Amino acid sequence: MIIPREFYERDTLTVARELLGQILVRETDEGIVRGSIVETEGYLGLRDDAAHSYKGKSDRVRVQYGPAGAAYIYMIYGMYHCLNITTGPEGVPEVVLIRALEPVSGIGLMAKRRGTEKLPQLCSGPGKLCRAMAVDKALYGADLCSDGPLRLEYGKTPAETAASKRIGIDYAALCRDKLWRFTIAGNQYVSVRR
DNA sequence: ATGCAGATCGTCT
DNA sequence: GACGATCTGCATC
Repeated sequence: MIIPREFYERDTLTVARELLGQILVRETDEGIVRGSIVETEGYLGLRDDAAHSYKGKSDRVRVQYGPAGAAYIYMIYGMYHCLNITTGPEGVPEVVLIRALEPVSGIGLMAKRRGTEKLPQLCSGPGKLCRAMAVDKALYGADLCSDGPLRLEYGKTPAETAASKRIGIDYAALCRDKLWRFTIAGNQYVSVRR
């Protein structure tokens, strides 16, 4: 069952936490792959100096100003992509970064795309999971609430979740210590354990 | 287990 | 012109 847009129209940190356990589905000519979300981070736009939209509108972040439940995808370090989901009301540029998945199905295809058979390494990082799921800028702005090539379905509610500091944003003097990263407690597929 | 260099290019100053 | 919401391989402890 596809998660409706109203789910994403709420407070960004609530959405970030409640995305844990939900299922990301990617369908291409090669087949269908699924992963359960085990790690997310909230990026709170104008009130978050780590957010791409901290300084307002630009071409890169334009989809963040549209409706919730859309894919905000960007390229990082010239070779990886990162997948985010837009949240909140229209006009509020906030997102949730998907940082890690637990592979659920289509594992053979993920392994082929990633060039490794090692299950814990297939989707344990934002760049890795985009590669495993063939997510790139062609999906920029895609609606995750409809029955398309990239969508989100209800999964299983995790027993216990945890909040921690976000990864790789030490440059953000104001918000680097905020506990805006969420994980499924004890899960083996998160990107960084602490 | 920890650390560092290199890859590689879109975005912003 | 500089740098990044990353990942990998290789070196060292």
